[in-house]
Amino acid sequence: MQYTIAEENYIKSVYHLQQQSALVATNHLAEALQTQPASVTDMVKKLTGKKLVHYERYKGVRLNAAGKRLALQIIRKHRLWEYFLVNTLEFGWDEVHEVAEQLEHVSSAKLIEQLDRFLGHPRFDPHGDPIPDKEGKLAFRQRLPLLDQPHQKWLEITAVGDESPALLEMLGHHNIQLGTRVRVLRAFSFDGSIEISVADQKPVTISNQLAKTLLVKLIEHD
Amino acid sequence: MQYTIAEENYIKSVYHLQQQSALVATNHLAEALQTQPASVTDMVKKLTGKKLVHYERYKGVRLNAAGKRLALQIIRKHRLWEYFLVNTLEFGWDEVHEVAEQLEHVSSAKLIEQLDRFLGHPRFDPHGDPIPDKEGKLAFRQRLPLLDQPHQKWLEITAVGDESPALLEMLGHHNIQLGTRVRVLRAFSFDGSIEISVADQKPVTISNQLAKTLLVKLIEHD
DNA sequence: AATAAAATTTAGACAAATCTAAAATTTATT
DNA sequence: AATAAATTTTAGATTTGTCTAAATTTTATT
Ligand SMILES: [Mn+2]
Ligand SMILES: [Mn+2]
Ligand SMILES: [Mn+2]
Ligand SMILES: [Mn+2]
Repeated sequence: MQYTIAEENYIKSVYHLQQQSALVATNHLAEALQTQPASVTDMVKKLTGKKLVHYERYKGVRLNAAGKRLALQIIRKHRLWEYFLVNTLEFGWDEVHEVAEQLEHVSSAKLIEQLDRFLGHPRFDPHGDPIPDKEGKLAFRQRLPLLDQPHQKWLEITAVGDESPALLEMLGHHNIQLGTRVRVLRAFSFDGSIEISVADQKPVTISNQLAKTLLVKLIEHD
Repeated sequence: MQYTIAEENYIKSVYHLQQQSALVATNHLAEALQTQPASVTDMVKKLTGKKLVHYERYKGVRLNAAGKRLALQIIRKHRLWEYFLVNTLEFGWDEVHEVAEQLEHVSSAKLIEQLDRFLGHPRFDPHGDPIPDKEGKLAFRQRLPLLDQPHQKWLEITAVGDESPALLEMLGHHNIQLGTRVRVLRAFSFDGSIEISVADQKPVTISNQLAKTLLVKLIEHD
């Protein structure tokens, strides 16, 4: 079967909201999809009819196995396209989401398999989010807030918590990218800012807000 | 303004049908778009309201300047994507049209400019059709039916008249591609077939039907 | 020129996806 | 437990793009 763009967007939203709470509320979906709760109720009924979600009136909705499979397929397309836009077409990672929102609905199995091959089977998108493989499997990587990491240990930036041009500008200023290695040197109680060293450059102080937005993994040793 | 997929498809169809006859008939549009004449009338009225076409009841429709500009933008996207699919993602040219029909509706000026740059500003798509440039300009190249070309002169295959897997198979068999050089040696009145030499290989006989489908240009001299 | 055939338009309906306003149900508060 | 507040659903309407059937107009044929 083929699904409409609206249906695909609903399924994707349910998937993302499910990460927070197992049952997704009508109002949360409406908020995420920028639509009215009444519209959500209608569509959720349709998706129930199409056997993609489990739904109980007044309680909430969640994906069933088929829905989850579909969601991961769409997310796979979205993130592969984002990777393509950044790595092949030289977009900034603050510019790709909107375009990927359109490209993710293009339907061609061969297209996505050949794109994946051309890109070299990337496992993470430009924001550090995992790209589901053909079977829907997600690679795991730590994504811990830089803010509350132990001092002196080497860390690697694995993901960013938002995708704004403002954050990209900030990271450019500090010479930080995904994959960059940093160490927390100390924390300031006054404003919650922290001092870090980026790669081998001289230490810089970053705001609490920035430190919360950057996600890292602990590096084995070094 | 932004146009719907349906609107874009109508505009593109009017453009293509206009190449045959300046005024496009409702039934021709319906046939091309695989829809009913009544639906065409409705949409044509809408496009008139949006100032993309000129329309007179019972007479026919034609693009105005804005409509022509839009049509060429969509065709540019379609053909650039076809080029990408064949040259970057290793599709066969018999597999790309359907996917390009979807991709042509993705709306992002930066996407198409960066794609064009990545591909090296190609001027012809995998079927030999010209790719409009950013301003809508089409490169010219002769596309004469191989069938009625003078004998002994060197010719280059510039385009194919259809996009079927069957034709692609046939061309593979004869080792012919776009850009291949051929010479007509003689014609057979019995079935209208012709004998040609392909590049420097030994002569082969091709059917009248195939000779009509291959389009060529005369090569300056050699 | 009258009539028949073909092409086109109009009228009225329908499915998809959305909306607003009102009703129903659940959850929180007194 | 009763009442108020919040959430969710239902009812009815709207827009887009489509359809069928009937009416209109144009074109072709006698
Ligand atoms: Mn995204
Ligand atoms: Mn992403
Ligand atoms: Mn095509
Ligand atoms: Mn083409």
